Amino acid sequence: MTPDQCQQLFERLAHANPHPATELVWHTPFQLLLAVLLSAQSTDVGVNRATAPLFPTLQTPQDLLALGLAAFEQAIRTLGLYRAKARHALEMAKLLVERHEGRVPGTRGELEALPGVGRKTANVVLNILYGHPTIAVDTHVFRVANRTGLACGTTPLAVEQALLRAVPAPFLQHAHHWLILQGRHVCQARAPRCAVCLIQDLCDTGKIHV
DNA sequence: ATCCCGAGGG
DNA sequence: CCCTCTGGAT
Repeated sequence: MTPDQCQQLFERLAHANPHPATELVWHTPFQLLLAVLLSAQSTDVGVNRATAPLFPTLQTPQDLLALGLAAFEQAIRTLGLYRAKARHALEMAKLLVERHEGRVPGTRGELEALPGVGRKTANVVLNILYGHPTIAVDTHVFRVANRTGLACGTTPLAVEQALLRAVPAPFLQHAHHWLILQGRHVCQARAPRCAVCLIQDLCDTGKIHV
């Protein structure tokens, strides 16, 4: 995809949705971090359903430690990978209290040192809580970038680096959310809705297929 | 049978 | 590089 096509792609997505935001429901920084940790191999709808009854009384890592591992594991058991997530979440909360005064740190190194937090989760937190121009590459962003030809790569890190080079600076801050929403609602994995896609004429796959 | 806002360990 | 963890939706 040419730089001009890339520019057009984001102009259209930005025009259609000027203020894209996560569809995860959260109120405190810790809740965002926790919700992103829970989102692995799960839909955000499922995460919101699991966290809704919990979050009114679960606003800080101290609250999670007070709730305890067994109760938290039961509360999130409808999510994929729930046992590993519950264990990571409690270890993460403990570490936040011990090393970060119960607050969510704002550097990649500190975030990725937390149990259950890898590059993708750190990128989301840095973007949403701290306004960094990071692009978290999840399954949706990976698929949309490769399908359209916007940024191709065989690993999430390769796609992330290609995106950081391809996306024009004015769009970097929100590129992650525009691409993820496009992937979730239009450029779906099984049956992409090319007929209603705003960027089909710019897309390598859309030009050929359907 | 495949996919969902992945991470840790071997 | 690979494997495992995991249930719900489609």
